[in-house]
Amino acid sequence: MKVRTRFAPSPTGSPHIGNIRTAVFDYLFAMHEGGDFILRVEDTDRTRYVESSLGDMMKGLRWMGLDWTEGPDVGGDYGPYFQSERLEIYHKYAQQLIDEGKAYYCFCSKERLEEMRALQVAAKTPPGYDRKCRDLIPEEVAEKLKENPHPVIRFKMKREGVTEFEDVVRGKITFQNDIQDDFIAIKADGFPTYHFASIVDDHLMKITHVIRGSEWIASTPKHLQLYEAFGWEPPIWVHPELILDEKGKKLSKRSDTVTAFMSYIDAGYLPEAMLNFMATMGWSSGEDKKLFSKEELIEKFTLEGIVNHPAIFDLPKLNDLNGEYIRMKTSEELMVLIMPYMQKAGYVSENPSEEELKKLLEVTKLIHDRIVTLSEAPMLTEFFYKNDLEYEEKGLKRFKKDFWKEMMTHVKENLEACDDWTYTPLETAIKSTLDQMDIKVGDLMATTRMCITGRTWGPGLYECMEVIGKEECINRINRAMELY
RNA sequence: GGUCCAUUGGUGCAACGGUUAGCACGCAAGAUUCUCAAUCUUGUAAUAGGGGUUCGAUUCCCCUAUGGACUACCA
Repeated sequence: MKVRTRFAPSPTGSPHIGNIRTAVFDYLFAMHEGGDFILRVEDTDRTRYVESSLGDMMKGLRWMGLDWTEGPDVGGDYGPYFQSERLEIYHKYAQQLIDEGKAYYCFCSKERLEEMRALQVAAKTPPGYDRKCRDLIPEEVAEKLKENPHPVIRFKMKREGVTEFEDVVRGKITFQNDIQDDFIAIKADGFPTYHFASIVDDHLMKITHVIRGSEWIASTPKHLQLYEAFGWEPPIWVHPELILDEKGKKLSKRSDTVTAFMSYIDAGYLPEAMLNFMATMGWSSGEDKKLFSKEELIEKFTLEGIVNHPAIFDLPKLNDLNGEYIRMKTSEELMVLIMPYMQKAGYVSENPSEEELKKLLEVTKLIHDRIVTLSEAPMLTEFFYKNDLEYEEKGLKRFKKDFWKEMMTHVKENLEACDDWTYTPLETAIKSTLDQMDIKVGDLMATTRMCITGRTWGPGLYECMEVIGKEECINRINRAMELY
């Protein structure tokens, strides 16, 4: 049987890391098995619907290379792939359950349910529906239907015994049936709940492996009993643990920057780094290996490698990986990647000239092995583009030494005499100051660096000067001497 | 409160009854350099606690502790 996995987000907010990690597993497993990866939109909660959600989700998945083989905007044989367009299907199956006595109409008001729950919580008994409507006789149902033509439909869960299943990640899991709730399958607004819709769809879409977050473990008995009621073969269950924030809490859609997937795209993380990072959180190939390409992940991914405990999101590690992947690029490639950020900062025009591109490439080479995220590019290269430098506070002490102006006067003269503005002549010119004055190399270089870049750190000074050019370098020395 | 699950350095993973408990990130030091990075070298630090089972437990079982998820007409 062909393996088919699905990723089924609900468009209720911007995608977060935990969501996407599940999608990574779904995707890698399906591809490893030569199967299908389906994207299905679980838009059954109209009150929480967020417009931008789905677009972001699809953009994020594609950005990372998780292309679905079936789903919105690619189609497939098992559509529609929006649950909101499958209402008739759910109603048909719900009716079947009603007819067979496996589900029932529930006319209880929300007020009554809330009151009941409050009482249960106060009494410290397990909260749950009291099954008031479970055994209404047909006449009563008909009567109530007149008053309330749109009752919810509840599924009759078993009252005795246990429901158990084999989870690939953690083995056999057993639940007592007597504490299971008669959950709602169809809501008053006619939309199905997750429990109902996902089971109907997973069956109809021939999903073989359900890979979803561990928060679903507790409701798996509901799903299993639904399969049984329909006489369908349940899928293989795979519940990877959640990804937690630095404090060890579940990543939620509303919490801060750590969780928002789109922010990593904006910040300039590379998709290959992100994929590598996400795949190796909660999964291991068993090797002591750090870098995995998408192809390698597909080749090596197995369900058995999924770990059974939660992982804490570790940003320094992502940063390290991103740096690694950036260093694996050629400078030409990196230049293209940082271009949008440089354009946004106003350092490069929208349609860059030959000249601009040439300079950008040189600049890119100089920052190549120190840039961590693409969005850092403008900050790292600012002094190549802005002539009116802001001097770094920490380096101002260089302008306080009594000999610094004398020293820089020599440097300036030496540079003015330098005709060949390239590395070695520049080095010779600057260092010849050491013969003219009794000073330390450190002072010489650091002060010159401050004059020319405004900073105490950065790429090699001579390389920087080559890019900045003779005239501007000398201007900058003059400016510093006027200001301080 | 109840149910289910988990627990190897600060973090992510290895070791699936027998290793001096390994790798990576981080951190620290050194080398290198004009500085910061990058790179190379070295170092740092863990089997939550207590009972069993066993010739032998990180690994199997039980208890405790801690952590997490779920407990909606949300997914």
